[in-house]
Amino acid sequence: MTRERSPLTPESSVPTLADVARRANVSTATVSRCLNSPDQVIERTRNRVMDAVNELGYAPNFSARALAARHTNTIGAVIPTMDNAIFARGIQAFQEELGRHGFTLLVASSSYKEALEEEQIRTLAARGADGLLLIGYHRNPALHEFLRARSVPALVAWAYEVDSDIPAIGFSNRNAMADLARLVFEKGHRDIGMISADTKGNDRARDRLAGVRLAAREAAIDVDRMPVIETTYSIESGMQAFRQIMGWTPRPTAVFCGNDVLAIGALKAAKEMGLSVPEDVSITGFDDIEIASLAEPALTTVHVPHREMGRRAAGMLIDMVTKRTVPESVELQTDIRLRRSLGPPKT
Amino acid sequence: MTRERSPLTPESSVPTLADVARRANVSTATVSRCLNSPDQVIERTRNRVMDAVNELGYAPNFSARALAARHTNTIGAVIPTMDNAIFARGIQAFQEELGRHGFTLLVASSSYKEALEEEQIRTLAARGADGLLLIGYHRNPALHEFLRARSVPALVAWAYEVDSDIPAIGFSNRNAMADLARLVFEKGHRDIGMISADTKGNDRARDRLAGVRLAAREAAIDVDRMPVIETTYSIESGMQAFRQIMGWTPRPTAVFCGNDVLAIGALKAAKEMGLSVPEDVSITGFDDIEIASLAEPALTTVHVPHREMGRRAAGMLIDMVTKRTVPESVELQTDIRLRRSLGPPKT
DNA sequence: TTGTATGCGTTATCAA
DNA sequence: TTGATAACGCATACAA
Repeated sequence: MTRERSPLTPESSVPTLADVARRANVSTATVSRCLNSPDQVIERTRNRVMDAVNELGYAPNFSARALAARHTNTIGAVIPTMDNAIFARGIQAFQEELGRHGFTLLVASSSYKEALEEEQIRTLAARGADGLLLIGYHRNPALHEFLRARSVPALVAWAYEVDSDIPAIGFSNRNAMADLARLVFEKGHRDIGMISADTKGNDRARDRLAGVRLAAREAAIDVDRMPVIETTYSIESGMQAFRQIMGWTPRPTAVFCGNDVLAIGALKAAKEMGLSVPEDVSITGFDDIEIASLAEPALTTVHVPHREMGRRAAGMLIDMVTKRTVPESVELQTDIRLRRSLGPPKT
Repeated sequence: MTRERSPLTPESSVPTLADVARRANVSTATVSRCLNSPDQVIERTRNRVMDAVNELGYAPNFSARALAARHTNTIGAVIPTMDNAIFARGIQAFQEELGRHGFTLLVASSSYKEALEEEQIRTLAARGADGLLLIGYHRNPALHEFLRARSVPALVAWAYEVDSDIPAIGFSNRNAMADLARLVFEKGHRDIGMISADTKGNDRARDRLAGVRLAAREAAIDVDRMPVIETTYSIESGMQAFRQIMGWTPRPTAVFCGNDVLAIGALKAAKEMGLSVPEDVSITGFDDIEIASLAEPALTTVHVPHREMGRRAAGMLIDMVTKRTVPESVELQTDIRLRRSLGPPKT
């Protein structure tokens, strides 16, 4: 049930620049200057204005300001989901750094849907974002055209390709996964499987799979027979996929997971199936989220510096919007965290 | 290193309503209507306008629209941090529901800093948020005054107090924790300790502590001698606090943690100290994040329906801004998940 | 150092 | 059903 808004609360109208100006006996221009470039106005009048501002509880109207100034000091970010520690963590660092430089962050999440991402990008541009942080390269090229036409710079994060002409900060998902896979093959595994996120529309997932295949070819393993199950990122789906993949013939002795969440699911399923890890089967993840080192057994995975990526992305983007330059892409280093979940296969 | 923006990319100016109007041979008013209330314009002209829109790649300028329309279809949320699964999850659900109703979400995080939260609230209001989602009750009352003056409705989440006059959706942190504590005392524990988040400026933390004290008094346990360590929400600080609290005399046989993250830290520290849980010491958490059931031993904790809270909060807030009503607060039910980490004390 | 005047891109009121 | 036109609240070029 709801009750009517009390009529005792009149919509006392919100003070505007003009109100402040009137009260301080100056022009609106002067008030504006006090707020935006205080050093351009003499102290005496500035104090008078500031007093008026406080007495009235004035706060500038953002829309009006954006409309007039043609910039917003706002950076937009479109991420697949907030409900994943890696993005949450990276974006938190991203925002902290932006805040330090007087920028505000607008986040939108696309739920891993390409169409939604496109819409969010257009929305953020329309809202006057001065710059955009995007995850991965995969999207309609027309979008980058769109952004270029409106001259809103965009930075790609969580991915890195040497030969791309759009600036990025990230790492090579392919190489990182290949490194991990090489280690697995060195342990002696020949029968492997992979649980991946949907590879259509997710270039990071695709690259990680490619990394496994690359290393497999190097180890002269028949890649075509490798079972690959694509599913969504959740513990539950990781469990299902693992049960399914362990039914394959020959049964894998090592299972690569596209990220730690899936790997945790796999670990859990293994436990339920009475399989011990790594004795019966090795399991690896990707991301090194907190839970990876706490799992039982602890998870072998690829460590990604999410917070550093977020922080540095902010710096790059701020440069892009303030200096109107386009930075060199930066490749971050990942490294492998070898933990108990990976061991040699049973002989 | 950076290189200059290519001069080959002229700042092709962004199309406006007027451009569309000109191309479609109608007035700007008609174009505006086509976009906002299409049924008010006859099909023939509407098609003409829409064609022009597409050909030009027109996208409305949000700031201008907000300035003229005096609302934004935007809801703001200020949360303590994104880097905590419970908020990330709740906010994700919140956003999904908002999206379903054509609203956009603006998130800001305050890093658990009261001053920053205040600033963020003012910022979101200035940006024209039609409504605000806030976490917990604790804040400068002037802020609610400020919001009322600008008539932007606010909803409190993750907390619930019967006698408050500001609408909320959440649960009683105090009662939930008291329920858990009663269970612990029923098991026979008399020597207890608590690891809490900072209780100043965080009413949820304060209420959880109060819950433990309440149940302790009921069980005739001397509350004043109970060791309470306040720290930040992280696994690392949970570990430190646990080591410290286990040095207390008498040594606790059960340790309450203010949330699951701290509890995971405590679990980890216990393992390092060679203490087995729950034989040597019982540990409890709060929130029931995913990791709680996966920990070894699995964590006894209070389950909170974060996603449901987020989803319903969105519905309430949309009602508040569209119908201008203030809803009854809703109290969500929490329940205890009894898992291995809690057992009877050694006798 | 300050003020005047204009424009930013929409929406909405009122007439036609 | 459509068109003129006046707000909306602020920033800024230019003048004083």
